[in-house]
Amino acid sequence: MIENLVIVESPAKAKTIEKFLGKDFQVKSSFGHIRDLAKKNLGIEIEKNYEPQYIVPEDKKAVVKELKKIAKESKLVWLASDEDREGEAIAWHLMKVLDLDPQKVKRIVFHEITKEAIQKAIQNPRAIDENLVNAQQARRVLDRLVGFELSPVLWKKVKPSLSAGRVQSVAVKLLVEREREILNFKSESYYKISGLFKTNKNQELKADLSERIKSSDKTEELIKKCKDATFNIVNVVKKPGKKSPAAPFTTSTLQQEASRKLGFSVSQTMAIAQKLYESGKITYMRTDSVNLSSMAIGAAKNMILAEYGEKYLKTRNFKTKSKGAQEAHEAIRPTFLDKQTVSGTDREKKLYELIWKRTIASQMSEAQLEKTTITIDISNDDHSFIATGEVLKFDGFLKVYFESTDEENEEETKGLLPAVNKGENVDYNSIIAVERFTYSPPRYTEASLVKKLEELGIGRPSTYAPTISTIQNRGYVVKEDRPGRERHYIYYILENNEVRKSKKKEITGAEKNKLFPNDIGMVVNDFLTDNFEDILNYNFTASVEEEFDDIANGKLSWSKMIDKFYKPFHKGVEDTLENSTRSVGERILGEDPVTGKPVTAKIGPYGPMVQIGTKEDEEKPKFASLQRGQLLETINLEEALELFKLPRELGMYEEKKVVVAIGRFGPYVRHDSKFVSLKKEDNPYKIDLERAIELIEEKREKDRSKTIKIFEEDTDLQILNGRWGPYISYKKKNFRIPKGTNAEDLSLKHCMEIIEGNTKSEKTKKGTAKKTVAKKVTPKKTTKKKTTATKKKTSK
DNA sequence: CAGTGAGCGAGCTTCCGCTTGACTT
Repeated sequence: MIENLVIVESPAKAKTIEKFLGKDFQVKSSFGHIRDLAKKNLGIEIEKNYEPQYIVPEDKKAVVKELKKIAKESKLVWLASDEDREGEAIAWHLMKVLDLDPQKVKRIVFHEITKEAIQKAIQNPRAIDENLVNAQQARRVLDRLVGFELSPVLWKKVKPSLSAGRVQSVAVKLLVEREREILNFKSESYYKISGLFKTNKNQELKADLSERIKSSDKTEELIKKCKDATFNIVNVVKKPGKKSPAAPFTTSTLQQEASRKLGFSVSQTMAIAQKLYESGKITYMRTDSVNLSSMAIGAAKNMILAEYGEKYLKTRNFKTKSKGAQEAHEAIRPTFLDKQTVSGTDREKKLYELIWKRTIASQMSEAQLEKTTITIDISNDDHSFIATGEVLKFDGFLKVYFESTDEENEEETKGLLPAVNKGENVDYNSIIAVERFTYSPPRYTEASLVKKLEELGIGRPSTYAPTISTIQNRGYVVKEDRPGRERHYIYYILENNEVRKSKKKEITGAEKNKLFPNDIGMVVNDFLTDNFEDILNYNFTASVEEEFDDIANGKLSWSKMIDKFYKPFHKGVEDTLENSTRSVGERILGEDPVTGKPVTAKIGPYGPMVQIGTKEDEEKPKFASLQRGQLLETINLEEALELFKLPRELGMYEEKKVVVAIGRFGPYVRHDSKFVSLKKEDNPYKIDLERAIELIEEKREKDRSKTIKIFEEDTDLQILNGRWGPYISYKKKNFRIPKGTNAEDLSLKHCMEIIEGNTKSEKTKKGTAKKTVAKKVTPKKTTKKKTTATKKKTSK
């Protein structure tokens, strides 16, 4: 007989806790939720007061079976899932599913994994909080209702397999609205004037004009005036300032900093953090809390004292600012703060060091600054030049950590200014006026989207990364780089008593790893906002969260709350199904100058397209797909007509047509029903027959080296050399070659056996039978993405 | 790998939050 069984959510946590508790306690993990709504249909019985239909999912059956067995053998079961809504529900589900005797169940909670915290928890058990469980059920049921009623509307009215939900649809909306802001943004130009002066001690002093000047005439006028002006220092102001360290990491801030400082994607960060957590190096990585345990603060204190001295120490407790934070865990911190580095992969080391620095810095003193402002008057004009400088008097926490920002056009670092006195005159070395342009708000990165979602209280630490994947998988959004475009700007310089004006070039608007909404994302967003405004509202989550709180406090019945929401919502769904027309984002672009038929753009069965004519016409309409980077929303008639110039027939080669076109994988040449991709430098609109033949021959040569063996008896069957080694190709299907077989030695009969075996197992795959195909040896894919830092302002 | 192109066919897709593996085209 086991004395005590403790159940927590995470296996890594179970291991740690077991060490603290000693022999009488066995600690197991539930691996998160063990029960969920049935996936068939809604999983909710609407008529029975929204009764949830819970089932144990296939992949949780083994866990449940094991826990059930151990629980039977235990005298006492301690349900130690997290102290938040979801955790309470997990405890409740465990109670139900494991069929536990209430007499031998105790519910305990702790939000730090320390010996004291756990022992204290054991001494203060409580009962399961049914109200909190009900709040979770309401949350779960609401999300299911929204997701499973809205998605089918999209299947009917927009496109099959699409999805909508309380979280993902708002994430897409943020991106779509931002994209439109950017598309509609009218950039205005202005002049930034700055002077390089020299003091009478011959030191350099850089200062900017106090305001931007809009017109080039006025700029020119001012800069000419400067030629004859004297410059007088009218004011020198020194002000102390300070900077405080940021709070320790939560999931969202870790994702943001790892993205800015290390170039990690949100999911990469989480995967690496998971590794660090599993090997006991950091605390739990899915948290919204900025709290550190007193033990951790103590350890940080010792570390700071030993390493930097007392002057650098200032311990603090941070308070969370984010809406809806549930604070079931600590902040993300190193388990052992005396370890400044850890072993592991390069990325693990880097992420660990980031966490270590941030944690230590959070317990260090403020940085002390001195800000200096020098005002320089122009004798013949009302404007003045302002020089600002910042000197670090005491570095404090900056010794170990500096938080980055998302700002793209950050000011150049301001350093020390030369010592000057009020009343002193200075001369100019040069005065420069550069034409600058106002910026639209920036596009979101994965990390800045997470930040925004967190601010709105939408989504949880465990869902930020999956949400970003979902909206990309559905095709609503792409993450990619986009090249910038060239822009001219005017530049004046006053030097050696002479004003010169010139025109310069720069590249602007290049984007790296940004999120761009696609046409389908925009169409779905517009459809949902038109028909389900309430749910797409940025405050929807916040307002239902308030009601969940009321349920948790026992002030509101969960099924009443759901009923109040569902009745009007469901009516809206039915109305929309009945009354709204199919939504494909159709726009009329104009008239085709050749045929006079209308040219329209919309989402077709294979993605966004343009077409000439309508289906009512006698002649079938002509179609062409939009190219990457083009949007239904912005494409115009000329661009659309350009798309119809392809496919283009170049002529004949070996008595077969040579055609050039643009496909899913970019521009290609088709000849004898074979496809050859164009090279980057080839333009599909201009390429000639000669070049096309060159490409065709090149491809043939490549294919020849690709073929290992062809059987004369059956030319459909080929043994080819592919990216992952040799494989069998048969009637457009590919098959692996079993381990240990030499591809060149294969006979036709043997090949056929492999094909037979594979097709058979494909059928059984649909059932529950496990795949028993020989494992294939494939070299691990090592497509390392370059994580070079984003290019700053490119000029000249 | 691949280029199609607009409602009778048959069946499927989908949510959010907890947690880790299994498994590699």
